[in-house]
Amino acid sequence: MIKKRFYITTPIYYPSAKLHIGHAYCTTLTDVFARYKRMRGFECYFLTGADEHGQKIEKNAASAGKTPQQFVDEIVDGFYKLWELLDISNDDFIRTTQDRHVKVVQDIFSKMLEKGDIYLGKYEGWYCTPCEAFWTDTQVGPDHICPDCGRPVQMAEEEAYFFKTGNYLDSLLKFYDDNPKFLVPESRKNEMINTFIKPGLDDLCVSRTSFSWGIPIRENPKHVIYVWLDALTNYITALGYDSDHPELFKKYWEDPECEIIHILGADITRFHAIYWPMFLESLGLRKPDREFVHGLLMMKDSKMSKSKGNVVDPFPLVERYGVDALRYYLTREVTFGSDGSFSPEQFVERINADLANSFGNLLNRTVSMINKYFDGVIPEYKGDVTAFDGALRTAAESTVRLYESNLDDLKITEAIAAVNDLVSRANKYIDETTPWVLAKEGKIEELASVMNHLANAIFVAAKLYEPVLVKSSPKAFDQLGIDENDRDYEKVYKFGSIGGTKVVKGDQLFPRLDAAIEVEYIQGLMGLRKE
RNA sequence: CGCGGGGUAGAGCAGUUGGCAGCUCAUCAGGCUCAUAACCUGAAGGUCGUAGGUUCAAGUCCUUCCCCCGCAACCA
Repeated sequence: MIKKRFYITTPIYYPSAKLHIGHAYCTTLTDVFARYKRMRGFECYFLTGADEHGQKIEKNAASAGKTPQQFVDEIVDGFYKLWELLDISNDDFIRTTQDRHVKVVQDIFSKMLEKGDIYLGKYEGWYCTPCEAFWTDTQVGPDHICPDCGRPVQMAEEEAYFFKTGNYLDSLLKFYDDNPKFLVPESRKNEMINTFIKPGLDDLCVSRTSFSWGIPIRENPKHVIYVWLDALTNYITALGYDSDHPELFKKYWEDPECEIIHILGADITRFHAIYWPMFLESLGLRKPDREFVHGLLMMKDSKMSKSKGNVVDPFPLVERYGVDALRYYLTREVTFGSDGSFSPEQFVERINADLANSFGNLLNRTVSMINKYFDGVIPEYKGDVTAFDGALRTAAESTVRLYESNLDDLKITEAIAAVNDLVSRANKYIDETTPWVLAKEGKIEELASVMNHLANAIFVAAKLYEPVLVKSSPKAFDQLGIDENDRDYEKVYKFGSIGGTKVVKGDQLFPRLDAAIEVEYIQGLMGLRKE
């Protein structure tokens, strides 16, 4: 089941406005998974990017007095900054305006046209003349009003190319049957079938003539390629499909030993789960192994939305609380796969309870005791000495197994929760063994064993946390005095391997936050500050 | 009858194949002093939205109704 290599992607985000915490959510989850795989010794190629064409960008650029390219350049610059800030470990970043993408998409279109999978037809919709935009039934509402300018719209039609979904529908359904784990959670598959396929799947409109900011169709240059044929294909163009440099494509897409995983949000499931496999089949290419649909992160009262403006900007959050706090919150708070909601209270509570009180404090008190009782040198492992040692050791060992089995199945939230349990267990162990009593009674061997077991438990926890706590886990290793070359993952299997190093008391990993002050601060960021 | 997801302790949520209702935070009481007002123990607090049904046994399966929320051809 476990393959040798992994290719994992986020969706490419649309740079019509700045990114918000929802984008950060998706990318962070993907990053955690990629880092986990690499930590386990697998090759893992991680792609993210930007989907830069379309009418909305053309319009937003115009109203900003810029060319579309200038406009997206500036916004995408913000993408780079955010991913750098969040320590995202992507191997590549694709932009749909890059030559390597544009040319290949044109080729793909030509292939499909030639093959008969794409035909020229007519697109019908509600048209707003002043806005030069087509809208759907729901967008115009019962009053047939342009959602953008509020003026009435008319039914209109324009020439457009369509992708013939009928050619691949049976094959898609068979693919679903043959690959029950393709779409996770499974409820999404039923949604696809019930909502879109059963009522009759329409052909997909893949071109527009009403705007020009897009990839022109060679065979008919007044058309530009419309959205999904342009956007979805990024997953293969980034690897060099159909180019002079197909090495990565061969290695990650064509090799059956590579597992291909797309992470995406619930709102774009349809495109990834229905049209993308069809496109690939049309091109004679292999389909992804898994598509994982994560839930949407809602604001406390309503869906977070660029248009409603109630978004949380991740930048100030990271500035104030650190990368790890935000990464941790995003991976831990919302069960991967179901919707969640962001609230300042939950954010502060999560950081305080799990990171400050439990993990950070555990490290801090342990380092203090090793300093106090053993002049800072972690005693060597001597097996289980006190009556409680065995329980802590087995807890650590089973945590590793639980963590791995959950993460291998993309259950990131559960995996992290398992590590939290180990941390709690270690805190409890201190109360059970009462090291200060052992010290007073001169039971040095027992005291030494307790310190060693604590250091080892902390090492295991910090190592397992590392894909999430990219800055703090190394700091924890520093405080335990573990050399940079001595932090390999294999050590989590050998409880007792830590010992003999000199601890270095450092800053608190996560200072406890004052809830009242911080909640107010975050509410301010959200524009929710009470008057 | 458009589709889908929800309604479980004061708040936020878990609850795989039906088998004594759990977790985190908050509250109360106690313990401890290595530590970040932390940590550990214990208690209180739920007729699992409603009304029926199947069953020895239902949060879990079936049906009725009520309420909330998403989606419905570019918001992750």
